[in-house]
Amino acid sequence: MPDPADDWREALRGKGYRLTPQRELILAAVNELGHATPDEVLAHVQAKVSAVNASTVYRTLEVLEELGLVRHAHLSDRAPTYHSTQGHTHFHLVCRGCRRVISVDAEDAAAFVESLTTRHAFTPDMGHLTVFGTCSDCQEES
Amino acid sequence: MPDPADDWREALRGKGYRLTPQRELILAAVNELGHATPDEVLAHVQAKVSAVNASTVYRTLEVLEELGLVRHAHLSDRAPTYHSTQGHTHFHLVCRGCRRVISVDAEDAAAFVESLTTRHAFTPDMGHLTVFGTCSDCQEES
DNA sequence: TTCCATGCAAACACTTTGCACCGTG
DNA sequence: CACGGTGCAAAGTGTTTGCATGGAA
Repeated sequence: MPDPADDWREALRGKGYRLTPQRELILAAVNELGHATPDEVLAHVQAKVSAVNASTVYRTLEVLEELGLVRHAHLSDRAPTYHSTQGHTHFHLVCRGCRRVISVDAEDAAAFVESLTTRHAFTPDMGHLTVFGTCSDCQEES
Repeated sequence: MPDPADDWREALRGKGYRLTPQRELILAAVNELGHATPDEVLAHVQAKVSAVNASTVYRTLEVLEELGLVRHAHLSDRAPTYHSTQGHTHFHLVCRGCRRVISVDAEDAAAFVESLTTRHAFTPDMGHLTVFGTCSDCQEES
C-alpha cells in the first residue's frame, strides 16, 4: 500500500512532470510552513539546502497547485500564501485589526454555498475564499 | 436640503481635506465606470481633461475609500477594482471560466454573516468580499 | 540522448515615495 | 500666505519571461 506522503510522486508522474529535488523541497516547505508566501517558501528552502531560484519557486508552486497538492489564498493585499491540501478544505477569515487568520472548515458554509448555487447558478471555490473583517477582540477597541 | 450628489464635498471638508478638481474627477470616474482599476480610472479622467497623474489617482482613491465614498474589491489576481458606495452593499462572484462578475446584495448572505459572527466571533466586511468559482455556463463546458 | 526543469538576468505590472511647485482655504 | 495636494521621476515589491545549461527519464 502506498504511503500517502508519496502521493506527490504519483501526481507528478501522472501528468508527465519530472521528479526534481526542488519540487520535493518546495512542497515540503509549504507543508511545514502552514501558510507561506513564495518568498517565505524560498527562504525556507534555501535555509535547508543551497541555492534554489525564485522563479523556480513560482513555477513550481503553479505546478503543485495544478496537481492539487497545494492551494493559494490572498490573506493580504501583498503576496498570496500557499498551504497544503492535506486535511479538510477550508476558507480563511482575516482580521484587519490584528491580522489574525482563522481557518474555517468549508462544511461550515454549506448553506452559503447552497444559496449561491441555487440562487445564482454559481459554484464557489471555497478553498480560495478569504473573508476580511474584524474579530471580536479588535471590535471592542474601536 | 443637500443634494446627495454633493455629499462628497461635505465628506472631504468634514475631515479637513481640500476640494480639488482631481478629486472630483476621480470620484466621478469611479461612479461612471462601475468597477474600475486605478489604471482605468486614470484613462477615463485623462480622456475628459488633460493631465492627471497616476500617483494622484492612487492617493485619491485611498482618501475616497477612507471617507467611505468608494470601496475596492479584488476581482482578479491583478489590480483591484474600485466602485461607488451608492446603492446597497454588495459582494462579488467571479467566474474563473468567463471572468463574468455577479454582484450579490449583502442581505442575501445574512445567514452566512450571522454564522461567522456567532460561531467565530468575527464580523465580515461583505463589501470587500469576492468569491471565485464557476458559473453554470462554464461548468457544463468542462 | 531527449526534453523538461532550472538558474540567471532582464523585463514587467502595479504601487509607493521624495521633493519641488501649485493652488485651496 | 500657509500648508495640503499634485506632478514628476525614481525606487520598490512581487512576478514573469527568454534563453542557455543541466539533469531526469
